[in-house]
Amino acid sequence: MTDPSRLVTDPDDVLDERKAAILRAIVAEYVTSGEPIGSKRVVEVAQLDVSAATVRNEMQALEELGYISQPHTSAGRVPTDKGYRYFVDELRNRHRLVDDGRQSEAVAQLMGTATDVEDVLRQTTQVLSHLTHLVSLVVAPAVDTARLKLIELVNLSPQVVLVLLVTDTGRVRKQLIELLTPLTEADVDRVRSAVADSVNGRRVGEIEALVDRMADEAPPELRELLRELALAVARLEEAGPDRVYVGGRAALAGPGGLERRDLSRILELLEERVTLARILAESAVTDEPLIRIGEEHDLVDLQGTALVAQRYQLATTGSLGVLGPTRMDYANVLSSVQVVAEQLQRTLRRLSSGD
Amino acid sequence: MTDPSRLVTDPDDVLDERKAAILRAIVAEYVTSGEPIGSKRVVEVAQLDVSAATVRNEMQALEELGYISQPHTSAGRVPTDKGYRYFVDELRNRHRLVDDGRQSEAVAQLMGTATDVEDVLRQTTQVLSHLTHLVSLVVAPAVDTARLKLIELVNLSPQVVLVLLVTDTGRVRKQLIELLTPLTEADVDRVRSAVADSVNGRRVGEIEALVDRMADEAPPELRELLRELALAVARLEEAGPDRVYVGGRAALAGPGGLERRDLSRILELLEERVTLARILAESAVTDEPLIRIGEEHDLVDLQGTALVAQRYQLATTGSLGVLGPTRMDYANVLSSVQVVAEQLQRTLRRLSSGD
DNA sequence: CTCTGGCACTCGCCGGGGTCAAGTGCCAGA
DNA sequence: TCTGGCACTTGACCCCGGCGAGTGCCAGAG
Repeated sequence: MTDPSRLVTDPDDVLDERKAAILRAIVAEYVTSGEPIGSKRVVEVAQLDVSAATVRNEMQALEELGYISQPHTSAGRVPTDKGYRYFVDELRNRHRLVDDGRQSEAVAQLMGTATDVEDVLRQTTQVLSHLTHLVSLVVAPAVDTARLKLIELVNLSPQVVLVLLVTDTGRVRKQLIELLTPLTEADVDRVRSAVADSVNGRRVGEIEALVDRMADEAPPELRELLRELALAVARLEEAGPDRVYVGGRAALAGPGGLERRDLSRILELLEERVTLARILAESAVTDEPLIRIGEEHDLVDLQGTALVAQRYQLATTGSLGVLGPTRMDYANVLSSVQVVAEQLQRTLRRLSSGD
Repeated sequence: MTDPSRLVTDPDDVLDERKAAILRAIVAEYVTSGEPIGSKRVVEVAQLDVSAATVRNEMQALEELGYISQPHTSAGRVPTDKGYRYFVDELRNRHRLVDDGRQSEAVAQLMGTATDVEDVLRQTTQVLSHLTHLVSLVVAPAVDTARLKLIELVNLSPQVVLVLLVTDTGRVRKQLIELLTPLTEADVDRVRSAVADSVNGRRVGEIEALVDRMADEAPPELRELLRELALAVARLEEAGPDRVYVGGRAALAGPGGLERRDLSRILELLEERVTLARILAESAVTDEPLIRIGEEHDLVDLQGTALVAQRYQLATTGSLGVLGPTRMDYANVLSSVQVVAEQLQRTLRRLSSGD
């Protein structure tokens, strides 16, 4: 198993079954209780037919291997990031995700009332936060391979034109263009009709160049608008901050949430959004969930947090996920994220390509 | 002075000058230091030519009048909500807002790069949070008196139509309509052209009824779309959650921010947004800033916080403000809010009605 | 009548010490 | 290899006393 997301590739990281059982018990118990777990407690929950002393020896070994650690000498053990990592890897190998149906049902119901794509994405954050009690992140589908359905120009004033771009996935982008030289309504109309015909149904990726070429050949007074139009299309492709939807921030501050001093930094990160967009995008290359735990993050600000993300696919690809303290219920989170991703996929497909 | 926002209308609430000076000193000192203020400290900062003992007597009186209180017996005094209220009322009577120019300049610069109205509003939250180190709120202008500039229909699939509504203030609303019975492109075209002519330039408020009437007279297969269209317009008017922009949440968790247990509830409130929209809307009726301090809020969740809001006016009205702990620098916040409101007004005017 | 210095009082904070319980590491023996 | 036993460590809790900040009040001065 060569998982690139594994930072430490230790030859000893194949644990014998008893150690694994003990680690499992520690992670599971710690996640629910939040308190360090002692050997006695492990014996109780792990159903091992050995004494606490034996477990202690094993725990010592697990600590040396880096899977668990003690907050202080006379305390129980707490999973390290590596411990969590082992736990989730094993989790995914053992019982690959049981969707018990209740989840999908609840999700489908909660996502029923949306009135446009943005609404769907926003509601998705709600659902996801509700299921996991964590901060949820949803990245809107990429548009570069989507087809342009409509370009509309509205001249709000002689020097200000509003551009509307609509893709066949129902995504809308609007942008104001401020012109140096005023244009008449007629001018704008000419540009509109010229562009509308040659653009309809093309891939977003092709259009910038196309419009730019039109600008070269157009009468001088129209060139500025066409150039700006090309730029606006280019910007449509960017994974801008407005492509990320965030929900459930309250969970961060609630019980079991983050340390106060981390909170502020994380909230900033959530507001800035472009960094998160980039990280989430990494999950879009494969259908496997992306899981980053504590030290596995590139950003120091994300130490102490774990991210579970999963892509969803239409004609194009987007992704969603949750962010929370490393001490989270990975089993539940993993299945929630996957169920919601599926459901979102289905919903968007229904809305855009009309099933 | 009969201010309706004053909860307690106490006959004694006209303080003699010395008491007022002491209260001022306590508020000012407490706001910067965060620690309860003792009589000695008051004498130092308030430049009074009396002894600490005299100040103590006055402080006792102030406490009985409800302007200050002690966290515990042997601690200094802390302003109560009523104390803050007196402070800001006096503040506004004395030196009515000096804009030193530096502020406006910084603001204008920071708001320069926006590409559409939403962008401007989002950037405004950034600027406001940056100036005040508090959570900032911006409510987009109301649209009921705005004029419709464009209705566009895009049929994404036979049963899904995307409606785009654009007002002359540059505001865009998009909504998906799912039809029970499929329509051809030609059908949608017919509706589009029928609606486009009769709607252009009308006030948003009039249009719902107009489109509904068109539905009555239209051929049966087009009725469903027209009815839905009328509903979509109606929804445009609503002060929905998407009209509120929130920024600077990180300030809540930073030093000098809120208590941890309040944090979660406030974050929830910020995410839900519709409640805030309603509160902010109250500031839109007058040009005076709206100030709510602690117990003056209707919502229990907002105890411990203060809100300072101010409307801005285009053809229509919107509002913006900040939310933070009652212990905030009211003088600075008041002027920041007002400067930013003015600047936003100017920016939006430039973008929409083309100066 | 007002202001002032003085003084006793209250209370939170801090550090020390003692107890408690949890949990550990290790060892000798089965 | 496992187990019971045991000494050890350490944080949590509580009580205590001293310290300092700040107060309320009072008697006396202006």
